[in-house]
Amino acid sequence: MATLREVARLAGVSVTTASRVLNDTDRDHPVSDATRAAVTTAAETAGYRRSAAARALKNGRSRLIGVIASDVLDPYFAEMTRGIEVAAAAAGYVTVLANANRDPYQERSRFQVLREHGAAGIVFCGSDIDGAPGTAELAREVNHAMRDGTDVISLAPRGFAATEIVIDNEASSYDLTTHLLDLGNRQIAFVGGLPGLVAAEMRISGYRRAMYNQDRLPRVAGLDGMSQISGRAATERLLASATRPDAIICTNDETAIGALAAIWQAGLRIPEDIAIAGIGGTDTGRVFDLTSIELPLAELGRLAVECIVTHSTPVPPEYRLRLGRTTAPRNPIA
Amino acid sequence: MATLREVARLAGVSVTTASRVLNDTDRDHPVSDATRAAVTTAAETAGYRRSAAARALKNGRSRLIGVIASDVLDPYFAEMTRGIEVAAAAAGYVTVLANANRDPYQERSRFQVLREHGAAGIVFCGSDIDGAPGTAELAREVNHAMRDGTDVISLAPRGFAATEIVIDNEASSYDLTTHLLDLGNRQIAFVGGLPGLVAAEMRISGYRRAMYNQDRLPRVAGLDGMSQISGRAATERLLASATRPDAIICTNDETAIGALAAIWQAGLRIPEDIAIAGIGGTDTGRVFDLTSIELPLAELGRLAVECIVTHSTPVPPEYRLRLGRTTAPRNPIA
DNA sequence: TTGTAAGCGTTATCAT
DNA sequence: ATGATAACGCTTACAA
Repeated sequence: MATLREVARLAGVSVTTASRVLNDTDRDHPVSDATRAAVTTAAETAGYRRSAAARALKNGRSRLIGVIASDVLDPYFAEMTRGIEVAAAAAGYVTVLANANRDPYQERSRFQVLREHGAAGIVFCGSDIDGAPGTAELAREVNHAMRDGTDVISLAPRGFAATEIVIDNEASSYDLTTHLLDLGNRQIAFVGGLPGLVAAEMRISGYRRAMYNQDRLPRVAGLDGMSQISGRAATERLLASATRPDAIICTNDETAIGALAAIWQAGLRIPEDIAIAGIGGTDTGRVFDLTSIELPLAELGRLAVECIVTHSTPVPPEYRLRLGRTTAPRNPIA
Repeated sequence: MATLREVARLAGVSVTTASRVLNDTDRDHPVSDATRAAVTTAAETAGYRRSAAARALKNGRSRLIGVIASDVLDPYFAEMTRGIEVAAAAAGYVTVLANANRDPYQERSRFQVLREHGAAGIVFCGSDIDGAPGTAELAREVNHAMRDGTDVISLAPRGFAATEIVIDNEASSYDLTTHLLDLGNRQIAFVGGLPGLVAAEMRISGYRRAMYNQDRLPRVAGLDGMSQISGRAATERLLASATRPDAIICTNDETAIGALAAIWQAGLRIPEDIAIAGIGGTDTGRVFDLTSIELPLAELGRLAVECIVTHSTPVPPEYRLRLGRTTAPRNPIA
């Protein structure tokens, strides 16, 4: 791989001049057109590619943006990741992906590696589990990194002191529940979550508040996952229970898709027999015309990158309610 | 951030010794226990993190593995990516994600950046579109990289000379079609694809071969995408047509999910009125009990990493037919 | 068993 | 407008 020195020799100039022509930052340094052309040509014919390693070493920082996601397979995080990747690429950065399974120890080890690579910023996608072992160590590591000038962003509520760009989970769930109540649903169950998972618990809180508000009894089921399969299992259990709910609010679109699968296989009609709503607003939800709280996932990713690149403090965007065909006004049977 | 020199000073040894203790490669160099302990402690207290940039510069290679995916949001590629990420992390590598939208120019620019970072290997997830502009330039870039010792792996059929770890698309589709015919389906349509997309066209070929084999007329529809939404749209059109097929084979699980959505919303029964099958074997398909060709996606990712790390030439794993509840034996109406 | 020193490719400082 | 040179933090022959 051709180096700057080789290009310089080929163009008959010093490495300094070659660097000035080929560099992003020093582009405006006065260089004669002839020299500039010579260097450009030389770089072209030599097949020159600058060394990111050398630049990173020299600058003390790389143009890497780390993403630590709870689950890369979950479209919720995948859409965030994609938003980050696209924005990062546009800004000349590169996205490093790390999967952490909501385990603070894994998060920390991935975080450390990202730090070793001199990442310009590190973005957490996914909230933490209250009291999970390793949380304190992770927090310390994050603090060190931030002292070193690494931007740490979180796109979900976290216990450590990162810059948070977070949607109001409680309020969004409250709004969604209230909407379903206003449609005439009486027995609304909430499905999905993970014990201690902060974002999920905030959604449950919002649901509870809305239910109590209209004197209805909350019913939470299936606190055993955020995936399609756990949503399906929980819904199957609900359908088999003595009193079937007339609506289910799911902790995210994934569990909602699982709920749809369960209901269809049980031969029930949606929304006549049972209404379904999710939280997330992912593409898959859209295909099934799922009523959902639409969160600007890709936009959150874009904002995180903006925050890292320009050191700004962005305002989190709003969510909105998307009305699909999995809910409809219900005539209360007197 | 503490450097090796600082650690060495703190431990009262030379940088060489410090390096030897903290290094992966030179771990077995003879160092006295006392010295070793001193260095370890010093590194600990100084909060030492080695610089990946310096190592990469010195070694001429980084421990980065690049992934160029057609669409990170498609679970098909997301599962591959996750397989790569997990295997890479286990081997002490880090995964760089790049989204390329099946555009050779984007693929090339991402590839170049990956090369600038001295990636140990670059993995392509997704096949190419026959004759797409930019293909030749990409191929040249790939050749350069391979000459430089960068491992280039492709997990889908591609026009350039990378190491391919690819499932037999034609055969898998042939097998699936034959299975549906054997179940008694007569009018089997094929849905999904993109004009020129090699992997998709191979699947269509397999379908055609199986159909002709049993004297049935092939019917291909919806060559306008590989996504859920395009699968839904194509299926809606099929349902509205004069002769409704009794089974649909989809180019991938995503379009199959879209087909399910369309059929459910049309109020038809699956598999009684119409049977559905996909190709891919992703998690979402599993939730819907979709009959599908199960491809070892994560395993392909793992193999790619193995190939890069150990320079082996792995054997591509086999696919298998997964029987779900979206197909069933059909009693031919005489 | 430990240390010295060169050099990886780039950029920044300071001349010219 | 251009160039010489010294770092950046690490690895590794080569010495001791």
